[in-house]
Amino acid sequence: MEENKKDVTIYDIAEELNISPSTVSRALNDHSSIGSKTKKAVKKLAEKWGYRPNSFAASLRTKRSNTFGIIVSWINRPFISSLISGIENTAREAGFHTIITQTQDYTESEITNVKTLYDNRISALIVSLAMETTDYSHFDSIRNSGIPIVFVDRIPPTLGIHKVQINNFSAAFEATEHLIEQGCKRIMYFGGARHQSIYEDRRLGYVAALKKHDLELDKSLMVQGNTLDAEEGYRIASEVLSRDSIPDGIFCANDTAAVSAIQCAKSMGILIPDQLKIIGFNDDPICTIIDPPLSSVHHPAVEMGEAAVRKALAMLENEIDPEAGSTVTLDTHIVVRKSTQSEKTLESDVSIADQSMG
Amino acid sequence: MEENKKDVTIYDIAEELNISPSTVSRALNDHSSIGSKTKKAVKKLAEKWGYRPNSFAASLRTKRSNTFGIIVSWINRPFISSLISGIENTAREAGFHTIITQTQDYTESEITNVKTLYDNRISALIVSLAMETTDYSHFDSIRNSGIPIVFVDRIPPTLGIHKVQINNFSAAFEATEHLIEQGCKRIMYFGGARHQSIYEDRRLGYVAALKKHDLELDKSLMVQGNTLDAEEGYRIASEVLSRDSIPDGIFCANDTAAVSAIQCAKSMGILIPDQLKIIGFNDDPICTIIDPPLSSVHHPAVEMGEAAVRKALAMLENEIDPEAGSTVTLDTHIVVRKSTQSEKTLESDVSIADQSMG
DNA sequence: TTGTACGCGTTATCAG
DNA sequence: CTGATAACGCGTACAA
Repeated sequence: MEENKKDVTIYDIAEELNISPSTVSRALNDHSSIGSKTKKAVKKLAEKWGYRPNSFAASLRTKRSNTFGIIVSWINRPFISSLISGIENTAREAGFHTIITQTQDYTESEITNVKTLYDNRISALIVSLAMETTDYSHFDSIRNSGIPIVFVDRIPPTLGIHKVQINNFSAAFEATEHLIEQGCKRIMYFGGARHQSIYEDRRLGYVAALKKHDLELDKSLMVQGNTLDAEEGYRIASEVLSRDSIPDGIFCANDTAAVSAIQCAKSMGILIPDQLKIIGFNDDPICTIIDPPLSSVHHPAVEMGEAAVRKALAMLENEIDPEAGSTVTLDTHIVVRKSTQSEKTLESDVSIADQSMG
Repeated sequence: MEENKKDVTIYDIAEELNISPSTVSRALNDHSSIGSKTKKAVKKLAEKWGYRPNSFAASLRTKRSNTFGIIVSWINRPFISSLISGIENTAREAGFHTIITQTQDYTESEITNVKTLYDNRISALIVSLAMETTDYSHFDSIRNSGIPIVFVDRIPPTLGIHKVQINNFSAAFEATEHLIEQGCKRIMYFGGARHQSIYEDRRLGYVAALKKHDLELDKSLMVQGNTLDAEEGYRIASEVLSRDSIPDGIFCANDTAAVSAIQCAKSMGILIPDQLKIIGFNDDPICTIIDPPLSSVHHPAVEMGEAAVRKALAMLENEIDPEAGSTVTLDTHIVVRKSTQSEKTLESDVSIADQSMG
């Protein structure tokens, strides 16, 4: 029962070595003006006694926590978990901790999470918005206190913010154009809530591609989901594919819905890609699992996390004007698989997704 | 540029209301011995001035951080991300933050993560071991300082620890027996590193099931992978399925490898489930995506995270003797899908996995 | 190169 | 019910 072993402090070390606590503090922090012998002695004893700095005392003093706060909708989604993985790795290498919170897509949770993260005096905040969120004033307290905020993926449409994103418009344009090039004439857009700019941008990219190729814009083929989960994907696909006249191509705003659409079409005897071509968004691991393999827009999740951290670090070092707003836009590309290949085209993608283990 | 707006403290409030800081502190914490009028006045002003407590000062004083530390291998794996999601939700409801770190399966990272989490004086630590880890002494510092540790899923084989687990032996036994009941005679075990007890237990469950049913134990059919990722799964499956005499059933220690085995078998023209039946482990979302759908052992990830937090909370409140060791074992069950159904059996599972969106 | 002295914002103890 | 005071452990201006 060694529970009450008190923590070793710099005072203990100072006393033992007959030097002052400040010298110990400086020695431990490799301050330039400390003799190498004392430095060595201090570090040796610290090591021996298992000294570990008290980060609260340090943070209280310096007002810096060296901690990043993260707010996301759900941790257990492929895109989000990879994003977080990228954030955590990059943050750790830079000497920062990562506090994680999820909103479950409720704005209310987002608001309380902002508050509790503020209480923890996080060094910076990285946010991907809750699906519900349309007002952004709950981030003001953070901004006003000079804490950098970086928005990722699901970002506010506001100006003057710092964000890491992809070009959703052009990605969607490219995906839709790909369907057109494969011979599709009646293309459905299966998207998410329009108040989230990423989905609206994808819709606009879709519309633009149709326009460029002089295809009719059929409003009945533009469908918005709320959650874009598997259940909803299946339900909506099944409604659309039961109509008298069905589309010959579908551009889905995520892979989950796209996979459900494939499953639904298969169950109805609709041949993919012959009768119906489908392309998704995100390039989740499931793309290579479904049969036929799903074409998709590759979304660089890990890299977006890294970029967000780098931007936050730059803001902390005043390399970026926090008031100005800045944008990092990462490249996407479409990954063509069988689900969109017309008869004449050859198979191109045979990669096996790296994925879960347990 | 309001960056330098100083945080409001209890002193500011005290001064304004002509009361003492301690009264403010008590009022804010709903201390029983404070008049309701002063309480109300304090809270009102705190609200008005946007007072937010400084958690460092409080933690420094109380030596409690109200923070859980998490150490896992990789955040972006289906099982792990769901585990974390369960932890974060439960912890947040109990008023705790969650600091997350990943080891990328390196013991060395595990060691440094333990140290930095200790520096942050976490209230409790929840760990799922790195694949590599076989020595556990780096957790001693945490234990010795009385911080509760709860191991989840990948746990040390040591006695006297607190852990949340499933019964890997019986789950594997059940899965293997299921294959036998479906008529399999030559069953392959495709497992992970044996020094990780979860994999060793699964192997032993497999062996026991064969034994019970008087099936020969063919050592050439017991294969251990290192990473159990998709690439390795495919490679090993392809080696085994190229032999003169191939198995008629495979029990995989995870779904990723199982899916790769299905893909490999299909590419070789081996019919599933007619010629080869496959069952996985975890019940990841991909199980319902692959064709044929993959039977698997359902692994309650979210619930394990919740249980781990509850156990940690109980230890913090001294409801559990930290020195004693305790175990929560959650139930698993096999989910039968097409990949293991002999001709006569009917399809049973048609659920659609709830999954990613973006 | 090292030591002294103070303050960061809270909470706990003790006294009233 | 409320106030004064000390202490938590560290970093840093200032002095030596």
